[in-house]
Amino acid sequence: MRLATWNVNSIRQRAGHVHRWLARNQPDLLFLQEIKCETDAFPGAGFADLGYRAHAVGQKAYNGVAVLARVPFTVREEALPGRPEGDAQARYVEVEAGGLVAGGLYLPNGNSGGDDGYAYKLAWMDALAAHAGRLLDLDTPLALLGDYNVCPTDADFAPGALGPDDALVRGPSRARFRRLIHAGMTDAVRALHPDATVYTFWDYQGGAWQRDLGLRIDHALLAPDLAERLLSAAPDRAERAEAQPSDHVPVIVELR
DNA sequence: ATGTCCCCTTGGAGGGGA
Repeated sequence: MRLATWNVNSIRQRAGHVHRWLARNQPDLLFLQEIKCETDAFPGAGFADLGYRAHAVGQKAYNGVAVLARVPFTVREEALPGRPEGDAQARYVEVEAGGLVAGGLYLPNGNSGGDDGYAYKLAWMDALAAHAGRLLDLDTPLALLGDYNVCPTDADFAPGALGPDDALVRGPSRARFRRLIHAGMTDAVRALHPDATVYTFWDYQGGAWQRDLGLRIDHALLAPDLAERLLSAAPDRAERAEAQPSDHVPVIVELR
């Protein structure tokens, strides 16, 4: 079983990249973030020739998530359970496929909107931890993949790439990420590469890619029974060197 | 280096988000 996540920074700009990447890597499930289009505008039919079926949860202009699958799946959630009715931001999709429950998430960045913007991020993380906790209590074979917008430790960003007050590294953000780990989820990439320098994002600005000023903010978290099946987990760093790339690269996880 | 890319509104540049 091969799972992947990729913040594509607009699917309409990156559909060709995704198609080529799917053909080459053939994950069973690929979660996408920041599709930046409404649900009906997602070009899902464009991946059918490779055997992939799509399900998108979009909104106008911002955010938006989707899943592409070459295995049969059913949609469990189109929003993160526990969020208020009025929250229209498209940030979560959850499916059942291949004997596991897999959620694709686009966690709020938290650097815009002042105190309210950061509070929104923390509230969203609280809801995520609660949801994961409920599923783990049921021994659900759960995988949560996506753009977490959190560097879990100081080893997860290049020195100088972020300020100490950035919402991606602030204490409360990290505490909530750790809550997922303490609940029993395994950070797949870090579990297999405990000492490596691993990044999944390089800003478009300031020559961040050329200077390797990256961040590790795209993660795959696995429930215990899935963690025991872990074979490999790593970002596809080469994708950042392609023409007109996303600022994020895909992260791939392979399970026995 | 206020450095880039993508979205929107809108009929030409500017604002917001990342």
